[in-house]
Amino acid sequence: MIHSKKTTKRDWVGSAGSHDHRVCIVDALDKAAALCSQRGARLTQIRRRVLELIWSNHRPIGAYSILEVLKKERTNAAPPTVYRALDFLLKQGLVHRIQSQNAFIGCPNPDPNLQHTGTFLICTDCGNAVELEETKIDRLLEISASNQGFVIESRTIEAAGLCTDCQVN
Amino acid sequence: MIHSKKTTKRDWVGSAGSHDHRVCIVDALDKAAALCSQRGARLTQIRRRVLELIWSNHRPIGAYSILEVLKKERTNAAPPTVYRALDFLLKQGLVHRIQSQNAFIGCPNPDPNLQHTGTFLICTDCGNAVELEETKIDRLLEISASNQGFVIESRTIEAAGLCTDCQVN
DNA sequence: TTATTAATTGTTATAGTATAACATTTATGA
DNA sequence: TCATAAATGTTATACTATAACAATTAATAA
Ligand SMILES: [Zn+2]
Ligand SMILES: [Zn+2]
Ligand SMILES: [Zn+2]
Ligand SMILES: [Zn+2]
Repeated sequence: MIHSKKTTKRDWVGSAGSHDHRVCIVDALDKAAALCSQRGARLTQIRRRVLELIWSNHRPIGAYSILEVLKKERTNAAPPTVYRALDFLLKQGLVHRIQSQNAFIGCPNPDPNLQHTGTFLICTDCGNAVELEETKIDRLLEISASNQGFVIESRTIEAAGLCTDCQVN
Repeated sequence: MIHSKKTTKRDWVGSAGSHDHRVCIVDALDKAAALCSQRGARLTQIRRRVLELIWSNHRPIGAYSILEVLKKERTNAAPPTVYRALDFLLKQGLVHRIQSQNAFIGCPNPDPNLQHTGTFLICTDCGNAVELEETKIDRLLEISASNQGFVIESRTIEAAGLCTDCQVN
């Protein structure tokens, strides 16, 4: 089963309330296939499967957690198997790296052209991470940087705290 | 010798031009001593030395690089020696962790009361990292978060790119 | 001072994250 | 089909971080 119907505290509930996560997964895989095809990049079986595993839920997942599952399906799976797939997915902008956790999360809105860097709200209780569209913060950071003569190439913005659901208790 | 006089490309040059880094070190150690004393926290020899090593320059330094030096001075030095010192220094807000590098850097302006989280510009060429005072970005991030009902407890903001000096070439 | 307790450091082992290097297989296009 | 490039297999190892328990040192009370 892809998704349990029973909603526990550790399941993800978006700002618009509970959701059918199967849609998230299908959506992400469809977008990935389209983007890769358009770019002439090969979304191989391994890469696709790794992306799917990353999209198991909305919590960042570590490389070795992915490997654990992958091993059950491919006797050959080893660390490089996963890290190579991750490198590909990162380069294609299909997943983001969560630096504060050495973990990876799917990008819900991969850029057709560039690979953007995301801004994340990460709940310390349920573990879910939400990616924000934060052009304002990006621009402000860019300005602060240019005041120092610094030219930004990529950024990591990760906020840890409590999501709506987890504040209740 | 603490600091070479010859300024190479890999030396740090602040926005106000080249500087005497010995002042940075003395300053940092003095502030640390004052803060710890004020808090009743013990800045032991090891902790002080680790802080000093972190302040060797303005580049984030890894725990095992610190260990390498420390070992020459204390036969006993082992990973926990360094990580415990780092834990202390982090808790006292005297150093920051650079998540994107699994490395540590001294805080030039430790908060007397709280331990703040820094905003960093990190040069991909020379490796130097500058900490910004970015209340505006923090506030903007806070607003974006609260729009989602999210309450931030800590943040990681790290921008990678080229500093003024390193753009020239 | 001395005994008691708490904090720090020593020591060994191991967990967790990531990449190097080279061999083999699979896909692609001439 | 053959040559080439891309992807995957395979083994080993480097790098980062913590667990667990012992020994030592510092702080505090008796
Ligand atoms: Zn979902
Ligand atoms: Zn939560
Ligand atoms: Zn300096
Ligand atoms: Zn630079």
